[in-house]
Amino acid sequence: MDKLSTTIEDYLSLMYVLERDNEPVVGVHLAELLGVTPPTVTNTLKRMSRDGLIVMDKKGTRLTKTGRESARTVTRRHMLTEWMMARMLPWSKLHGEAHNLEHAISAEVETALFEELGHPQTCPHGNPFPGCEEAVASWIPLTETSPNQKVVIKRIHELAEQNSVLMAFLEGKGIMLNAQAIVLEILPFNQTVTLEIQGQAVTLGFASARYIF
Amino acid sequence: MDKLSTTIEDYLSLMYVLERDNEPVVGVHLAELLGVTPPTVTNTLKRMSRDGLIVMDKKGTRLTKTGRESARTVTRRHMLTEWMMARMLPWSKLHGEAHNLEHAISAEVETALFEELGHPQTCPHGNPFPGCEEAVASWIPLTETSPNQKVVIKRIHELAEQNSVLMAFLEGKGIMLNAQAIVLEILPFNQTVTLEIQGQAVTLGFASARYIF
DNA sequence: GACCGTTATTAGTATATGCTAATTTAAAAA
DNA sequence: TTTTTAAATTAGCATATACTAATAACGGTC
Repeated sequence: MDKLSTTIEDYLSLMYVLERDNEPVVGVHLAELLGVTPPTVTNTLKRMSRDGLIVMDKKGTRLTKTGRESARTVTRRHMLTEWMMARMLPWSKLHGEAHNLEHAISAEVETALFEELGHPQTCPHGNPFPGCEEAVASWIPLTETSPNQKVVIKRIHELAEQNSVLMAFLEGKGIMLNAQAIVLEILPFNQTVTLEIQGQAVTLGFASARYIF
Repeated sequence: MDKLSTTIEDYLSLMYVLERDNEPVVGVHLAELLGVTPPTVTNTLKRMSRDGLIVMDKKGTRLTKTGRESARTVTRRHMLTEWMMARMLPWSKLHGEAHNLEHAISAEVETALFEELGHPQTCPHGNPFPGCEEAVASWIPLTETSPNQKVVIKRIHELAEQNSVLMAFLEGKGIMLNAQAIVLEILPFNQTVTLEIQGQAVTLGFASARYIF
């Protein structure tokens, strides 16, 4: 089991999140999220398949046992890195920085960090460590709340974390972990949710709101 | 100025150390230290030359202004990463871990770390941050000390840091920063230096001793 | 000046990663 | 069923990084 490249680790951790959420693994989708072209994805998936990290058949593309194991490791390291930098950097930048560092974390540093940080169950954005999914299972997305409901922000989903512009926007508006808010209105026809947070009204599109729990 | 690859950053930081110590940049030497073959070095140096990071002429191979600037940055980040992990890992493993992480540190994290750590002048092994060379100028290598001299270990040179077996040996013997020792004997014909440290005699070959200040 | 040993370079090859352009396959709609 | 759209793949190409084997250059010595 050679060391995996950053490229492969990126594919793995993305596929891990998709599978965790029961989202199908669609090539074009991966291409968008990874910022490469579809042929590149085909190519890379072929190599991953050859290397026993994934299986591709009529039922779709899935991680193998080995692949999932590696993916969990990468995800764990990503989250630990985020925590490691949480004291130093603004919240909205953690993900991006951790994304670079995660690939360079050894098993030893991983263990040491996990201890040092007191065995966290989620990342600084509230996403669950692999194996801790139950800890977040009861949190519902903003799109499924009701008007006038008092809510506490508990989690910003990984797929939203990747969007640094959105994250900076959320941070600017005070939409951060454990912030309290009131749902003012939900307009399905308009695909928006409006919150009152820190005395201010903030309107979010469904595309963002569904990633905020 | 595209982001440099880890490979290039490795070449740069190694060449930076060599130049700082007025050592000539010799291809085979680089090859050994980087763990690649000489043709690979030739190849990579050509690319670096093409990209304006180094100049290669009859006078030898040197960093350009741009190259040196990048090299200093990598070196700084390496040292900061070592400090960042100094609380978590044994001293002898810092260099190796930092070597992976240094390439993934952004300017922002670099600045934050530097603040957080209180503007250190040396790395945890006593090597100077770029620009702080004077701070260590008065420390002399063990090979230049005299018998019966009382010494304090102040620095393990970068080229020794890379040797993880040696580092673990030194750590095991208590040869670490600020440790006190007495030089028992220096045998030039035998190329050894013997120290008394923590009540124990330890004999070091010149090859190692010249990297301990 | 010829020879030796070290160092550097060519030549040829391989792999991972990425691209564009073109094509195929599959799914959905008409 | 035919058409249209979306997704996946093939083909062809480029670059960085590495290797081995073979050759060239250089620096001293005899």
